[in-house]
Amino acid sequence: MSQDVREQLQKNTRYSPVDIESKWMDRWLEQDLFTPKEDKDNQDSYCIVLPPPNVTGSLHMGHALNASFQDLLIRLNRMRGKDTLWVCGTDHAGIATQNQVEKQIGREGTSRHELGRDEFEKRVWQWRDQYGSTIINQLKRLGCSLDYEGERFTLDEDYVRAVLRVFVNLYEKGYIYRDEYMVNWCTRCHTALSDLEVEHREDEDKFYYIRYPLKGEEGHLTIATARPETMLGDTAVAVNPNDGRYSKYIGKMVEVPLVKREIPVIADEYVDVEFGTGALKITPAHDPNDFEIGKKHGLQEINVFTPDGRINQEGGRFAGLSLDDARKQIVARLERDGLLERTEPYKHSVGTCYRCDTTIEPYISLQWFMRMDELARPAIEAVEDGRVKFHPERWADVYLDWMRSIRPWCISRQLWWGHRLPVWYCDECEEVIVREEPPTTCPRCGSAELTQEEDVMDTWFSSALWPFATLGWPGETARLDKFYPTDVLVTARDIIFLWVARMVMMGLEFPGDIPFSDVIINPTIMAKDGRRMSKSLGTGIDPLELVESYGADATRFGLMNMASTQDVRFADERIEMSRNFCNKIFNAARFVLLGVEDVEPEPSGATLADRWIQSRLQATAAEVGRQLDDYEFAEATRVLYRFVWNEFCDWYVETAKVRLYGDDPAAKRQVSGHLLHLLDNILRLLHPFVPFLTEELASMLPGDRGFLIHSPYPEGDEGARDLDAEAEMDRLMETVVSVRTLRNELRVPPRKEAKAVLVSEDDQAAGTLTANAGLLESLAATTLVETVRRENEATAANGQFAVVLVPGGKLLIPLAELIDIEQEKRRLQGVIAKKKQELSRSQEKLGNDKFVEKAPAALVEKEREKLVRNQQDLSELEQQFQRFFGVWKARKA
RNA sequence: GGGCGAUUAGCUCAGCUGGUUAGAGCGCCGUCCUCACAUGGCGGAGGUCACUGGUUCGAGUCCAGUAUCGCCCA
Repeated sequence: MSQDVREQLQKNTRYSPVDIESKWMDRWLEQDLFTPKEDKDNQDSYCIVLPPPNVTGSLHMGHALNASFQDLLIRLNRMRGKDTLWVCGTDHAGIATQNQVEKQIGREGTSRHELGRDEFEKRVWQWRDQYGSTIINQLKRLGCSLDYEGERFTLDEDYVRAVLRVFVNLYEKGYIYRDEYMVNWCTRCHTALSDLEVEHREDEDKFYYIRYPLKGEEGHLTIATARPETMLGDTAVAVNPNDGRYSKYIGKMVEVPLVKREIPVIADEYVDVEFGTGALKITPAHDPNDFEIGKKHGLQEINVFTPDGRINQEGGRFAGLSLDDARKQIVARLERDGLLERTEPYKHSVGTCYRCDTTIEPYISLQWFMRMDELARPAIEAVEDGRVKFHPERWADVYLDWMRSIRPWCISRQLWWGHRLPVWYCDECEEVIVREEPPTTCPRCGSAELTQEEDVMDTWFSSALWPFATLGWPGETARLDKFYPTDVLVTARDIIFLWVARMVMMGLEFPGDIPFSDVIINPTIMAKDGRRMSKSLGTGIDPLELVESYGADATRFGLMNMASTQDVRFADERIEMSRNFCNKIFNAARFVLLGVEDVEPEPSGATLADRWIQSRLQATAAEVGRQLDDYEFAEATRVLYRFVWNEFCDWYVETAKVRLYGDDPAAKRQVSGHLLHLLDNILRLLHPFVPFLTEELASMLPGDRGFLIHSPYPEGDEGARDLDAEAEMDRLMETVVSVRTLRNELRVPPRKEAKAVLVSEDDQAAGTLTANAGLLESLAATTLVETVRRENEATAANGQFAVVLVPGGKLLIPLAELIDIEQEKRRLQGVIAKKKQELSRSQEKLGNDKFVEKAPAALVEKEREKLVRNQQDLSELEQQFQRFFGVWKARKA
């Protein structure tokens, strides 16, 4: 460590992340440490593809947690010696990006239609060059060790080639086809959407009861509808054939009010007798169920809407009105004509566009679809037979349920931003040509008059190829060879269908293997109110603000620490706790780095405390390894927190001070070796969680050991544990705590030295204490002046003293001049009451014959030992009480 | 309508295959500016484990039902 660094370290008592974080990210990038070496010697590879964030996006809490998990796994595996690749990149996000740029040019007073398709596309590319790396740069601030050099984009030239290859191939196999069908239509984005891109929202609405007059006779049928404006396109009224109320009307005609169209009354089992009036208006062009019924009965499909959500010419006098206005006017007119029987409140779910929240209309149009069931079959098997595993497991059911009832996927979008369909139509003979390379002439008629399809593909179509297209597929690249299949995918639950399922299908269909073996579904971070964070409610929290005020390390550690279940309520106390933890680590490192002798970081010649902490280090490393292998990240943070704070800092460092500040040079060198060895291991264990802080501190360790990033991860060895040392140290710590408690309760000033006499019953335990009397002295300010055997107790116990039971005996602490007698009385009474409770619990258990008979023998034996011990303790305490206060009267309990 | 999850200290949450006195962080009380750290040390108080039944020698943990909240699908 240079003199400067030493001075800095001496001066700063608090860890300040700001400069350190950017410094290290710069160095890591300069040294190109995140790019895999791709050497042939290391066949052990590890790969994660970042689920490509939306290029318009910025980092939110979900990303931050998701990225923290991935970086943890990546850094862990890199330290475990694997050649590691974390693929970086963004998704072109058709609708979102187009909307963004449309807004921008709107502010300039123009529109995409004015600019034209080519010009508009140019503008989008400009936009993406300017803003497209926002989220990637934000990931840098979090400390993510992505392969930034190899950043990919779903519209990269190579990527486009992969998308076209897949499209053409699936078309040739007959999976992709064109059809006129009912789709979800966004009237604002002017495009079709897949079922998954429609969100549902509960809406308070009205149910309208409307009279449809019978044709050629008196009377009417009353139908109920939530959408009166669609009546303009009604082509039938349906009733259930088993519904006696309506059987006489089947086959007759009724008149649609306002448009005066005559339509038949038909019978169909689909109609629910209980619902509404039992008579259902059928609008095949504007309702998916009606569409099916219409097909079945050969009904006409009358489209009455325009693509932008207005009434078209079919709507007669209502033409040109927005759907909302049309509804108002239609209802008003029905009311005027006496055809509106009544209305009632009605709650139903309304589909909305996931990108712009506009109400989705079911709309018939000519679109490209993809048949999914055959592709789904092997993808279902891959999960069923465990080649692809979900964590937590239950998400596999969600995946399987959806896959088993999968429906054709509408993959065409009426957008200008995206992968344009590689489809050409011959203007002469109407031949459909699907090719990777643009054709020049029609293969059927030879005409050169070809028109390319206007539509682009659903963005999710291209992102389904992400795990292999980013590695170079369809080329046969070294990366693909080495890193495919990838290892894990870490993603959010709402992306299981959109991504995970489709990636598995495409992976199996194209490179011919699963895209990843493990899918980790990361928790959803909820707002403090327990609901999803929402921009509109203002309950969202910006992770970068957390990074600013607490540091990236604390943010990561805190998020992972709270992420123990699948729904996590955000708690900033956790981030604060993590910041404090980082500060603790920093200060523990200061203590070591500034205090030790310059020695090799090796454990040698061990005292009890040394043996204990080395054993705990092994146990901790083993436990952390196990938890990480199980993807139990939150638990791993807890294990490390406890070890570093509650074992290393609270105990080991305190015991080390005696030797470090003492005047035995050999002891000082020895403890220095231990401290350096421990610090080194602690930093390596923590590095995947808190990369910046640990890299900074590791750089100050003596010797040149290179970047922590490539240091080996400590693998604990349970077999190397020293259980005797652990047991012995436990007893010692228990003794220290007991003495501290006593001193505290008797209000002995912290630094007031006390003396103690040990009355021993158990030679081993007593030996531990006498051998480590120095620790009792430094940790509890209490000097052990004498040790006597129990039978000689009387000689030692003259005068007034407090007694505290410790493992292996009791300590007599003559504190007469300091003791508040009443205080001691209350204290003893408390201790006695507690002991009695414990005793009766044991008695009760052992008094139960069935317990003794059926419980495991070891457990019963343990309970017996406890009983005996508690009996002894109690009599000890009662004697003490008697001696001190004369008569023991508290027998009423 | 179907499914999933949650309910443990004042708050936010741990508690794996049922078995010591149910834990942590924050907050609270007391105390200490002891030469790594007051973003700290030491000690302490605080819980009918949502409710009702059941299985078991033994249930926070397993089963059934109820309630409340949240999420997903239709």
